[in-house]
Amino acid sequence: MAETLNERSQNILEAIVEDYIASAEPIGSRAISRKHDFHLSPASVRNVMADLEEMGLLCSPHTSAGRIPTEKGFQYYIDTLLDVRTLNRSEKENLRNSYRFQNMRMEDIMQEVGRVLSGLSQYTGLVMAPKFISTVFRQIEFIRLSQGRLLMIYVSETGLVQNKVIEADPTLTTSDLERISNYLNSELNGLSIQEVREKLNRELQEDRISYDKLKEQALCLSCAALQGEVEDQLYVSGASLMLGQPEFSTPEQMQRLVQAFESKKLLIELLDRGHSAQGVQIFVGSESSQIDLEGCSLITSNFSNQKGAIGTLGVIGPVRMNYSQVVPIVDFTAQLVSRVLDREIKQN
Amino acid sequence: MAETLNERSQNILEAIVEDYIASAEPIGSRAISRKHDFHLSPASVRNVMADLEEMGLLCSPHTSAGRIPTEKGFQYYIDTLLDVRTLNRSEKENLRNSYRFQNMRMEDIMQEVGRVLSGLSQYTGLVMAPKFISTVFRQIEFIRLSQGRLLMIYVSETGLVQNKVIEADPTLTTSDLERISNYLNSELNGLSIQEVREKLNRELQEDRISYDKLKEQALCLSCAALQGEVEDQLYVSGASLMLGQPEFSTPEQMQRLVQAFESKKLLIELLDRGHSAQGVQIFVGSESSQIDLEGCSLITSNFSNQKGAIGTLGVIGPVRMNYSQVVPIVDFTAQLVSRVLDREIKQN
DNA sequence: AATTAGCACTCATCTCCATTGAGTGCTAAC
DNA sequence: GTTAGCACTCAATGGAGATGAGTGCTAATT
Repeated sequence: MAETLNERSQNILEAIVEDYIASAEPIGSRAISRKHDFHLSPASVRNVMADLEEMGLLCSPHTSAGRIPTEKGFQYYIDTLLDVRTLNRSEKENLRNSYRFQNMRMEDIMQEVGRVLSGLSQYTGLVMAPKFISTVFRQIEFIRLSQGRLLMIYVSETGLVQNKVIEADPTLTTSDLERISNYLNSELNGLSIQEVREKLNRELQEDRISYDKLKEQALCLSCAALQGEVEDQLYVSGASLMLGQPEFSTPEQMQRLVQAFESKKLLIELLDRGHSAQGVQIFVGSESSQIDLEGCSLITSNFSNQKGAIGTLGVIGPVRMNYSQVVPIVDFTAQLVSRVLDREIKQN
Repeated sequence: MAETLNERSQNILEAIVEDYIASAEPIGSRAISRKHDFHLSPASVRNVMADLEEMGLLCSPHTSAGRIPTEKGFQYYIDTLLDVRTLNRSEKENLRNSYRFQNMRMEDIMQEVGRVLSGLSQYTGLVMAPKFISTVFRQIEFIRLSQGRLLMIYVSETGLVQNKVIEADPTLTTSDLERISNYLNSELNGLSIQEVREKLNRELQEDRISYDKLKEQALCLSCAALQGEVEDQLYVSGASLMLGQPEFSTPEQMQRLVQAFESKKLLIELLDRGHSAQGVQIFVGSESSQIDLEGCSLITSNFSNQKGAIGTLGVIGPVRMNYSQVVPIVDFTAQLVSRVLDREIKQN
């Protein structure tokens, strides 16, 4: 990416990338010369193309086909040629109206966001709900299942509900549980899970000596409940749209893709990569380094409410995806979701 | 299906169906004559085949290919030729050991069941969690989100957690909510949702006159919370395995299938069809009457705990699926899950 | 009367081969 | 520096012929 191209080369590269995005077919010198008014003959265009190929930005599937951009070519296009226009007022209004968030549970919101992202982009929408660890404590409840097994229900500030089965002292009575949850609810309210864990660890160490039975039981339970890893929730929408893309048209590639989408682990890993960054991020092709997702690019953005709860949403498509169209959609949607999450916060 | 076949025809039909299940390719008279010792020449087999074709049980893709069973042929095979052997002790033990249910939430259990079903059958596993309407009330909690919006959390006897956002009188205080949920928890405990709804309706009518403020508020809230439709939860596992089946090997069919699996509505509808029946049910091909699932068969069984909560699990595969292998797996898994659900019930 | 051997026929599949045409690289002229 | 001209490459298309698995029918066999 070190090289800088002269303007003509840039123009031609841009033209090739954009034509290729539109057609999914190799682009020939003749087509470039005619459709764009660079006032250059096919032969001149060919010379430039040869240079671009030399640099690894283009390649040709075989001698007598046109050129297609390499992943490096796409990367260059994204880094230096892509102008990410922001949506105008009416486009924002339209996008806002695409979403129906009224009286929805967090899960429904995530699903709806995925649905709309994939619908608008015509690629596959991905939404990862705010990570448990990044949420702010609102409320916890314990419900007895069988002897010695409790169902813990945790609700975050934004209304994200997580539950978990934990083992516990079978002698705890229902009213014990109630007192414990009341205690925890007043003690932990408003703390981030990170802070909750620190507090728990601190108190556990201090309280080796304490004889406050209630507090001890509460600590014990909340440790089991809040310390372990919690699986991230991922919503995948419009996987079938990817199968419509010509680059994935062979049965083998289709199966590979569906498999990749099915084992959500891979996708979560991928989304996690952009989890600390701000704004829209683009991962091109092999960068994803996952064989199963070869040929795919990912456009993501994080969303979060004022208190932290950080989730990620985005669109996965072929490397040849329409970045200039999708980037603003992902960007604005992330802002929209962030605002919706804030709306959920209890107004006291 | 009215016709009865003589034994020889039955034997040959059975042989063709089973060979076809194994090979996915048209079966010729020569192959039948050689591999099975009916002591019949290919010519005789051909005569029988012609009869079976006449009856609509077989068909040939073209003149010079062998025969393949029609859906009617499969139906006949299932109705009269298939012997559903039950698993022996060690097979049951193996199956039992395939499942890991320790300390799992209901959602995890459902997912695990789907995973194992698809893994063992090499087709796609489907699990529909117990329907909200069929569950037994255990506990309800209300958590304030923003002004006037509450998060209702409902837990059934088996530990199934459902939540829902409802609108409510914004003047309700947190302690009001606590009193209301305590009231409901003591009043409704152990009733099926069906019964809960009846009770609510009854009391709503009676209490036009009542001046018990708490009770009135409780009724009002629980109506909003428990009356509406609740979406069924469906878990689909191993969709990519279906794409490996030769009958779905063209890109168009793959896309169609993935689409069908994605819109879970269709599958839920399908599973609902067997929702009242007992034991294993088999739906063959076009019977499913859904264009999107053309060429698919479905093997399902319901599971339920002693108090009712009814869910459905099963396997969807090509019409040419291995019924004799999959039916006992589905059957025994349903029994297993039923027992696990009972285990969850609070032991008082 | 049921069974089967024999045979002509059908038709998907494969391979070979020629044709086509889009696109290239190179060279020489502008 | 640009471009016209030209030979060359190679995927894609389509037709011809060979192959072979499988059939239906008929006549001979048991």
